[in-house]
Amino acid sequence: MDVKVLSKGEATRERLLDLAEKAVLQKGFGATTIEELIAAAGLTKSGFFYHFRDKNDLAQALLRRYIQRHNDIIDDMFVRSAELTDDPLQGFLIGLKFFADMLADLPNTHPGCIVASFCYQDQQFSRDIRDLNGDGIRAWRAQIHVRLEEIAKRYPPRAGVEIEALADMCTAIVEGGIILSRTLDEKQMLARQVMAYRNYVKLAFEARVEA
Amino acid sequence: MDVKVLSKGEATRERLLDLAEKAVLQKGFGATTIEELIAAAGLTKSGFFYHFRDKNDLAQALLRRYIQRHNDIIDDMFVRSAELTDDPLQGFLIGLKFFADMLADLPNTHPGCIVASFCYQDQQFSRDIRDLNGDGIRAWRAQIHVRLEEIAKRYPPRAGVEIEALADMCTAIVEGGIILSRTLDEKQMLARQVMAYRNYVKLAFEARVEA
DNA sequence: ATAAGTACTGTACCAGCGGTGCACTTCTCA
DNA sequence: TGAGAAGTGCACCGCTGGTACAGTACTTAT
Repeated sequence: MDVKVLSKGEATRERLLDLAEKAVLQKGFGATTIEELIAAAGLTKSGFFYHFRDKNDLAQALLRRYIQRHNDIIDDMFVRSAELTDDPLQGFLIGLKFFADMLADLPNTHPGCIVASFCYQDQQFSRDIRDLNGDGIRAWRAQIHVRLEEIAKRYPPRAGVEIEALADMCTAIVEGGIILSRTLDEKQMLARQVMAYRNYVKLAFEARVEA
Repeated sequence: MDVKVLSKGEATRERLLDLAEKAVLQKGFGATTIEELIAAAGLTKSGFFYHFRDKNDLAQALLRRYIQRHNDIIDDMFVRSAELTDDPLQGFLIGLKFFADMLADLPNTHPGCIVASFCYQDQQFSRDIRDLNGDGIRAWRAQIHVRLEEIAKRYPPRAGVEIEALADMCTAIVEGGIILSRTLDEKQMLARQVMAYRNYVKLAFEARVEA
């Protein structure tokens, strides 16, 4: 883990983003006030506008940071699993298990996904933020799609299985799982859904190897 | 179809709810202003507060109506499919196909789910609205779970398949599929995800019947 | 025809919010 | 020690949600 040394300004900016992320995931962007953020961060309104041009600028920074972090997490997961096996199917299944374990180890229910949150509030954002949101999902989807293609080269998928849809399903399961886990307040829901998806991948590619 | 005759007041109320639903799904509840609703509905602020005690009351009405409507849609889907076959597995698969077809026939991308939208903004609502949201998801999940149990009685599920998780997966796929379809602006995404889920159900219960 | 609701309108008002502008100060680090 | 980074303080604007309440037009049962 590289612990970046932050300048004072960067630290304040990060603190504001942390507070904003938490608030946005709980109340939505529109209901999150600059007033409450600066009160919690302990600075003045002028201080806030020193760091962000306006609220839209905050949204953009929030989204960029979130997407970047998550790409890194997924990368890391698959890099680690690739170190354990050369088989693309096994590697993918191990990566999903790592992912599920990580989700299961969270102290509380998953805090939520900024991309999903913004998706349901996109008309209050500028065009570039909506594009950024799409790019985030597309990057995620591409990481999975490329791996499923590798798997499909070696193991012919069973009838009815479409690789593209299977790749998108992973993202859908995570986003949907977060919503279920939050709405029902069931902490283990998300990890279980990821494991259910993992089982589908197994069934989709393993010819008839029954344990 | 029972076309209810609405009194003038009820009609206005419905008009406000229609406008609010559309706006909330696009901008979020917090960013939806009463001002814009009354402007579009062609009445005054006093008129709005005649129908709804406050904004929270509007949220509650919105949610109740949405959940009610969707329960009816799912019911209808499975009732129609049950008329075509006695086999619970075939019935469920036909129901899912109906559902996917219905989604594919929508003129635009799916407008979004109020429950999911509220889930990402729940801290601005009162306790009872959050509970209502959970009840909505639970009702949906229960409708599917009971059917999967029926299926599992007749067809033993394959190794690794958990009935509860499979039931929740249906909801997760739909909620996640809506997010993908909106974020990527891909109209056919949601229906494809439902069909992918349907395929998983097939694989999960059909022993080794390969077409 | 009339009376009792129902479904509003009009007006006045308040606090909180996002946002702007600008002069000023303090802190940090090379 | 000096320059730029990281703020503070204050004054101000328009919009929004929300409250309060008096008045009015439309509808419908008797």
